[in-house]
Amino acid sequence: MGASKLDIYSEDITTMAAMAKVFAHPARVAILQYISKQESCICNDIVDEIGLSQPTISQHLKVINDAGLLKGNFEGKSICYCLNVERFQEFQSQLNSFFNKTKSNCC
Amino acid sequence: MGASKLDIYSEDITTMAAMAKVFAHPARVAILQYISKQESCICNDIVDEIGLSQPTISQHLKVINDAGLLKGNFEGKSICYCLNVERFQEFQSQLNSFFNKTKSNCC
DNA sequence: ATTTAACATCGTAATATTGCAATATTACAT
DNA sequence: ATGTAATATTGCAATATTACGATGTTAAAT
Repeated sequence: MGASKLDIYSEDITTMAAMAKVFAHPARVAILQYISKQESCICNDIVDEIGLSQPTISQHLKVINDAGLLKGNFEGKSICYCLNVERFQEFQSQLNSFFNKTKSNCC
Repeated sequence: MGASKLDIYSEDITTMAAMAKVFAHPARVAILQYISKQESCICNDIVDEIGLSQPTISQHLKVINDAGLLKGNFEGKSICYCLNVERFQEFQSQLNSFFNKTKSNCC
């Protein structure tokens, strides 16, 4: 065996884990922080900022984007990424809800 | 290559990613939820509750414990785990601090 | 002292993730 | 139409994670 058994958990648990996974790599945390500091940005800027190759950054951006945390113009040469603050806020709320529920039920 | 480049990030970024990693697997989320519902608990209870083998649960518990999220008696036969609420709270605060800082710097 | 129950550790197989070079795609400029 | 700059995709190698069977360890019970 090896891979995660995904079918044995409730949906909110799976969602929680999926959300956490986005932040579970330092490159993605760094990318999010960097994006948030810019008016908008381009992948190549991030490549210069963080010490990873363009394909690697692109891959991490895909993970972040698939989680719904980016918005902007995704076509063509000069792409304009921006943090999807609403979605980001949603993440924060759900994480807090998990934390609050868990600790309040505790001994 | 393949593994994460860990030496190129600032400490707070690495810390953030490490914290998120604990919650980035549904088994660990489920374990934390289960532990929080009990007055105290024993590993084998968790094995019955979640559909994973005893060694696998034990491994996940180690990850959670290494993050400082457990407290209790860890010796011998009947181990009594409990959620370390203070540390858990600390996680929540740091996550919120990251979220608040990031979204407030955003366009 | 032996047995037993509860958990940890080891070894190993399967899968996932990370990273980059090479290549493809895209839109704009010429 | 061609060239170019910016990003995406592909393919692959290295490492990490996940999972479990087998075995070890520990403390309490007999």
